[in-house]
Amino acid sequence: MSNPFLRRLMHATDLGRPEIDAIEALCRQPRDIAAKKYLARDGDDIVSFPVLISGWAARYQILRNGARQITRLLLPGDAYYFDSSPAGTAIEEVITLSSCRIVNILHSDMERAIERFPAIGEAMRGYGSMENAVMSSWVVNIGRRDALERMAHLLCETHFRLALVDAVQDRHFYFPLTQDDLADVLGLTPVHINRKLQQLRQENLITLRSKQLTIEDLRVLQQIAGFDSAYLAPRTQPKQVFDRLTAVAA
Amino acid sequence: MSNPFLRRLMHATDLGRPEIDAIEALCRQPRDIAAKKYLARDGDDIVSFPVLISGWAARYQILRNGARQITRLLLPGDAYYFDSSPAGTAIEEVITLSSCRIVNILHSDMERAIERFPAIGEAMRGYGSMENAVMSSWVVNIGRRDALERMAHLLCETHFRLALVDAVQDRHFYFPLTQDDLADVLGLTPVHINRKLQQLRQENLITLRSKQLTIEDLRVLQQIAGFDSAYLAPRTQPKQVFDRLTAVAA
DNA sequence: CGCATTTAATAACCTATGATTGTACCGATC
DNA sequence: GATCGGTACAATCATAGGTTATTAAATGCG
Repeated sequence: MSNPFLRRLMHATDLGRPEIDAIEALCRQPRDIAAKKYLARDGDDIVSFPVLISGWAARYQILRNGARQITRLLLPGDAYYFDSSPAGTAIEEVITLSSCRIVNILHSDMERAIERFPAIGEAMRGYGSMENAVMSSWVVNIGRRDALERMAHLLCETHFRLALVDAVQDRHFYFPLTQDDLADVLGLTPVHINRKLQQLRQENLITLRSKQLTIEDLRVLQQIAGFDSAYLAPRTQPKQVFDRLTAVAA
Repeated sequence: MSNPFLRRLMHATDLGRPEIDAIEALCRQPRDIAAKKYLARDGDDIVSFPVLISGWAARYQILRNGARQITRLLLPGDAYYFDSSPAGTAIEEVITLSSCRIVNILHSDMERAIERFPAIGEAMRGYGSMENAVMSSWVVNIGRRDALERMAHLLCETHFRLALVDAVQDRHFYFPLTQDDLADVLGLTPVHINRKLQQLRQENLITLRSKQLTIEDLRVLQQIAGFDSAYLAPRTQPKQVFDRLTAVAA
C-alpha cells in the first residue's frame, strides 16, 4: 500500500479489499508535474479533482493589493475535493510547490465508487472532517499565536500530517516551502519568517537546509506551539500511531 | 417555509416535496435555550448535532494562556455537523451567543434520511462546501487584512449570510456580538475593536446600538473589505438573490 | 426599583511585527 | 568559470495593534 491517498482514507474508516481495489482503480494513470504549475485556477469549472501522490501544493487567495494568503497545504495523499465537489467551480487557486505526482479523479467516477461502496463515502467524509479541523487550527494559529508560536505549530502540524502517510523518517522530512511561502501560510512577512527561523535554529530546535527539515527537539517545539495532535487523530487505529509518535517525543 | 435550515439546504440543491418533508420531520421538537449555554463541549461524544433555528452561536478554541479564538459563527440555519459527523467526538466548544431556538438531529436519523433521499446528502455536502469557503475566507481575512478591513469584511459576510435566510430587513439586522466576541472572531483585542468600530461609525458606514446593526453604506464597506460575495453564492437560484442584493447596494 | 455585573468608551504607553533597502549566497545554465 | 535568478540574511526605522487602567453606560436580576 504505497498510495498515500488510500492511506489517508484508511485513517478515517476501515476499508475492505473491494473498497481498496476501487480506490486503487481511481488512481491509475498518475501524471508528473513540475513545481509552480496550476492544479486549479479560480473560476475553473470542475469535473475532476486532483489528488497528490507525492509532492506539495498550496491553495491560496490573492488580495487586491497583491498579498497572498495560503489557505491550505496539500501534502501527499491530500485532495482538492471539497468546495469543488461535484460539478462546481473552483473557488481558490491551487499551485504545486514542488514537483508532484498527481492523479485526477473524475467527480463522476468518485460518485460511482461511493455509490457502490458507501464505506468510501464514509472515508471521504472522515477525511473532510480532518481537513476542517486543520482549517480551524489555522484560524486559531493565525488569530491568536505570535510569530514564533505560529511557526512552531505549523512545523508540528506538518510533521504529524506527513507521519500519517509515512513521509517522515525519524524526525526528518522534505519541506519545500520557501520563506516567502511560509510567510503566506502564517500571515507574516518573509523578513520576519527569517528572524524566527533563525531563532529556532539558534535554540537548536530545527535544522532546515535545502528543503530538508529536521526537527531536533519535538518536545520543546510542541511546548512552544501549544500543539496537541488530537485534532489530527482520527478515530481508532491511527490513535496508536499518534501514541507512538508522542511517546518517542517524550 | 420558515425553517432557515431548510432554506440553507435549498440554496445548495433543488429539493422536492418529499425531501422537504423529510427535513421538516427532522426538525420537530425545537428547544429554546438561553445565551451563553454550551451546545457542545470539547471531547463530547456526538450522537446528534445541533441546528440553529434562530439565534447566534460560536465555535471556538481556548489556548493555554486563556486566549479565545472563535473559529466559526453559527447563524440561523447553520449546523454543527461536519467535524463531528457521525459518532465522532466534538473537537471544539460551541456556545450560544444569544438566546436560541435549536433542534438536535440524531446522526442516525440524518443518515437514514440521506439514504432514502440522496438529494439531501447532496444538499448537506453543498452546505458543507459553503462552510469550507467561509473558513478559507476567515484565514485570508485574519492573515492578510488589517483591523479595519477585517471588521468590514466580517460585517459584509454576516450581512450576506443572514440575507440568505431572510434575516435582514433592508440593511438592518440583529447582531448580538459584544466587542469581546468581535475581538475573538477577528484575532484582535477588544480595545482595538472599539477603535475601529468608532471609525466605522464616524465615517457613517454603520450604526450599531443594543445589538442592532444597520449597514449605512454597503458599497463603501465592501470596498474597504475587498468583499466579493461569490464564495457565499451557491449554484443556481440564490445567484439571483445576490444579484438583487448587489444591485441594491449599487 | 436599586444593586451588581457586563459591556462600552477612552487614554497613555509600549512592543511585536512590518517596511525598506542592501548584501551575500547558492545552484542552475551556458 | 561567468552570469543570473531565486533565496536567505542583516540592519534600520516606522507603526498597527497590544497592554493596562479608569470611568461611564447598559443591562440584567432579586
